[in-house]
Order: sequence, then structure tokens, then C-alpha cells
Amino acid sequence: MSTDTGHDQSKSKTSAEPRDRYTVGSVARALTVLDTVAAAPDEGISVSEIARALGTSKSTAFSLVRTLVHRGFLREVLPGPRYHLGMALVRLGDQANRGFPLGRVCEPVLLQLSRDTGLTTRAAISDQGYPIFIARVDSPGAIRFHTALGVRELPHTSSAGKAILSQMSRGDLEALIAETGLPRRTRKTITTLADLELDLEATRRRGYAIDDEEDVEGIFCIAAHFVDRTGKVTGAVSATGIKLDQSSRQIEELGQAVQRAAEAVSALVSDSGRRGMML
Amino acid sequence: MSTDTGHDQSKSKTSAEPRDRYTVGSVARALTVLDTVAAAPDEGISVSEIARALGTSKSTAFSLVRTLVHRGFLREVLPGPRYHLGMALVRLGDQANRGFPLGRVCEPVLLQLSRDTGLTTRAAISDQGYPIFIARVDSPGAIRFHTALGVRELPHTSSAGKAILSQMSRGDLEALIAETGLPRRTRKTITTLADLELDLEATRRRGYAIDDEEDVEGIFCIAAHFVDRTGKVTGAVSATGIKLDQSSRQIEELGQAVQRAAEAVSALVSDSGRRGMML
DNA sequence: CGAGTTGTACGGCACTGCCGAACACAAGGG
DNA sequence: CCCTTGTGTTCGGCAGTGCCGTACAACTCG
Repeated sequence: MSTDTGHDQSKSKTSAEPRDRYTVGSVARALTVLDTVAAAPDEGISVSEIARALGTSKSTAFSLVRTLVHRGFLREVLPGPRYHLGMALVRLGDQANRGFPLGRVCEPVLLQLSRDTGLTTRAAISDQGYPIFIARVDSPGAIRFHTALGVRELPHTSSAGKAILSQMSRGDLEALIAETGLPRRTRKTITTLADLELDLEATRRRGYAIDDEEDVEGIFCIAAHFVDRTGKVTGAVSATGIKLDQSSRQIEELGQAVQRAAEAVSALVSDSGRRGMML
Repeated sequence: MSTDTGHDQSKSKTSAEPRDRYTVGSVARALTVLDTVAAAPDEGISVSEIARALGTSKSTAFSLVRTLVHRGFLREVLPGPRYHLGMALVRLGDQANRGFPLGRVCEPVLLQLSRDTGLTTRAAISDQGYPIFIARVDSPGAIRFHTALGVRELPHTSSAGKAILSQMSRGDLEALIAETGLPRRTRKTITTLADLELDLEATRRRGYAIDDEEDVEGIFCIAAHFVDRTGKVTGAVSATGIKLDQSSRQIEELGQAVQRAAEAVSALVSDSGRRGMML
């Protein structure tokens, strides 16, 4: 997840290590605290555990946590005390979302698509080929599986990713895959470049991408890419549901609905195009 | 501390103010940067402006910004460069939301209520009497007005606030109002304690609270409180729309729908009550 | 053109953030 | 019952580091 310097937890050697070019150490540590708490289980995490995770002393971790709590970025939940992410992050996260025009543009389309299909719908932007979901509309029954916002997903195991990949040039595709590899997530995950290209070809033919339990067992997704007014692929719209609920004929209909939604997004993006671009 | 270089720092009192007890200064500054960027207009904000806002030197602000960008908490948007809130905040904000069980519990109820009414629906928790919205389902046509998550709203100008206030004891109410006052937001805002108590009495009678352009001109809301299994008021559900769209008879129906939704939340909260409480 | 911005880079002082030690408290296990 | 080993929290003190000032490039405005 966090790029993090990782190995530099060696406290204060000498000045041999140029120490990440001009960044503030204690701030970086504080951000790592946030990531650590985010990665913690639902019951929260204690100061000692945080200290161990950062490789700092308890007292240092305590100071950082104090500061973050004081400002609402963490919240104390007793007894323990243990810590959760705080209200300030909810606030800033919501704000940050608004900063991506795409999110606002997609929202009504996703809502409509969710109503039409009864599924959870999401929109992702393409971050150098990787999908990052930035908007989501949950279906009423979708409490089972959690889908996070703001994280870079794998391109080859998500339908949104494959929708994006399907529009890339051969060279870019190979470069991207060389970088990430094709890690297996389920027994149905595509793990060879040849299979992937076959799938992408099929995707191009039918106009939408299918993820049939390739990322999570029992979950399937359908996605279609959308473009800005210059024709560049900027992201994808996806619908997600439980495998068992779908018949193969429905998939066809779903695919077309998703495709129409993606086209709607493309149109809306072009409209609001004269203003600042997405991302 | 040493010679008085402190031109602007309010902490100029040397040791009088022991400087917020045991918090890390540079981290606090970094968090202030985030708040500053969040408060910035849509075009973003520059390093110099940030520096001025914090009262630090440009170079210091630059270091902080660098660190935050490096970790994805801010993003550079050229030219300028100017800065926006970054992806990491979207990620953590989404995570933080999950940390409030209430949000997850309310989501389906809000969704249903939004479908039934065609309005934007929200759920707030009560933070010592102040409503903080932590979940929201936008109506398709609700792109006009923005409703933020995670911020403490005024209790007397929001329907959710009044729904909560209506269940408080007289003493607590007066203490709360003494603290916050009754600042005017529109010409319809309730600005006297007597009027407020009248309104709260009416709220108790009818079972739901109405905000009739008391917070924002042209906007009206309806809200009902919900309780945990001990009967304590933990928050409120609200529906928000444009004033002109509603007739007075519809308001009656809306009120009942909102009330039913709030009761549904109360029931759900009680069910999942054996686990950690909300907030 | 100069006078005002802006963003970025670097050296050096002293302040502040970090550590370790020490504390109170709680939970087990002899 | 103590003793041990965990917590969370406080504090003094050293030195590392974060802050400021300065400097310079690029850019805009008159």
C-alpha cells in the first residue's frame, strides 16, 4: 500500500542516508500511523501496537496519536484505549471526493444504473491503467461484500480494469503487465498474457468486460469504459453482484445497461469538459 | 523562548501556554495544511497561499506539502502548481466511515427512503447534541446543493439538530444553546430560545422536525430522531429537498416516511447492539 | 526592462521531536 | 499473595531535525 521508505526505520544512523528528499519525518510517521490504524481490525488498535508497527518507541507513537486525536483524525474508543479513524477523515474524504469532478458527474448515472439493475454500481478512474474506484452506489442487499474507494485495484482481476485494458495499445498493455504481473486471486483468475489478450479481444467485441469470479469467489462484475471528449479512456463504470443471482441471459442485458451508463458518463464528461479535467 | 522572533504565533506567551500538551508541532501543522486545502476554492491552492494561511515560511509549507503529496494526501494539479486533497484521503475517509457502524446500518434505510421520497436522505449522529452527518444518499436531481459529511452542524438550523434537541432535557438544551447561541443563517432562522422551545414542542407532538428554509434559503428538511436500545438518542434521519417542490400535504406524508425510517434505524441499531456502540 | 510575483533548493542554528527510564494500573500464574 | 508482563502515560534531556532565511529561476504585469 503506502509507498513508504520501508527500510529506513533505522533510527538515526548518520547522515549517510539522504532521507527521502526534503520531506518532514514526523509528518510522514504520522501519516503512517493513519495507514496503520486504517489497516487495523475492526476492534481498533492500541498505542503499543502502533509503536511496534512503526518501529518507534511507545512514547513517540503516543505523541503522534495524541496529536491526531486532538485534531479529530483518530478517535479514542474505550476501553483500552484503542483507536479508530476519526471524523476529520470522513470530512476530508468527502471533500476530497468532490475534488474529483468525475465522482460528481458519475453519481446520478450510477444511481440510475443501480436502480435499473439492483446491483452495486461503481465508477473508477484510470490511474496509468490501474482502476481506482472513486464513486459507489450500494445496492440494498449488498452488505455482504465490501468495496473500498480510493485504492488502486489490480487491472486484470477487475472488470473495470479489463474494460480499461481493452482499450490500450498492445505495447502499453505489455508494459503494464510486465510491471504488475498477473497474480492469482481465485482459481478463475486470468494468469497468462495470452488468455488476457483473448479476453480483452472478446471484451472489445461485445463492448463490455466481465469479471466472472476472477477477483473474489462468488462475485461477478460487468464494466464498460468511458472516454473524455478527446477520446482518451479516463475510467470505467461497473456493476457488481453475486454470481448465483444471475442467469446468462441477464448478463447480456446487464452488459448493455452498463454500456449505456458508460456512454452517458462519456457524454456528461464531454459536456463539463471545458472546465478542469479529471485527475 | 529565546529572543522574541515570534511575530505572529499566538503562543507568544513563552511558558504561560505550555503549547498544547504533548502534541507534535509539525504534525499539527501538516494537519492544518490539509484543513486549509480542504477550505480552498475548487481551483486549488498554491504553496504560498498555504504558507500565508499557516503563518509559516514558504519553505516550511513547501516541505509539508511535499510530504503530503508524496504520500497521496495531497495531489498536485498543474499548472501552478496548485494542490487538491488526494486519493489517500478518499481511501481513509471511506475506511473511517466504515468505522462508524451506524453508517453501515443506515445506508439501506436511507436508500429506501430516498427511493420512496425522491429526496436526498442523510443520517446524523448526535455529538453532544450537535448533529454530524455520516451517511448520505443523494437524490438524482440533487446536484444543486452540497451537503458535507463529517462536519458538526448547528443544532437549531438543521432539522436533524432539532429532532435531536427535541428529545433533550430542558437543562441540557439551555446549556447547549448558551454555548452555541442561535446564530442567524436566513431570515427564517429561529433566533430566540422561546421560539425554539415552541418549535421543539411542536416537533415532539408531530414526531418529526421541520427545517423550513432556516438554514439555507430555498431548502427544506424533515428529520426524525432515532435511539439505541437503551432509549438514548443517538442521531437522526433526514430528508432534504427544494422548498418549491413540496406541498403542505406532501410534507405530512414525508414526515411519516422519515419517522418510519428513523424507527427502522432504531430497530436495526438495537439488533446490532450487542457489539460496540456507535461513536 | 524592472518589480512584483511565483516555486524550488540549500545551509545553518536552536528548537523540538524522539528516546529511554519511570510511573500507575491491570491481568494472570505461580 | 507476590512477581511478572503486559498495558497507558509522564517527564527530562540529548541531538537530530525541522524551521527559517536566503538565493535563484521562471513567469507575469506595467
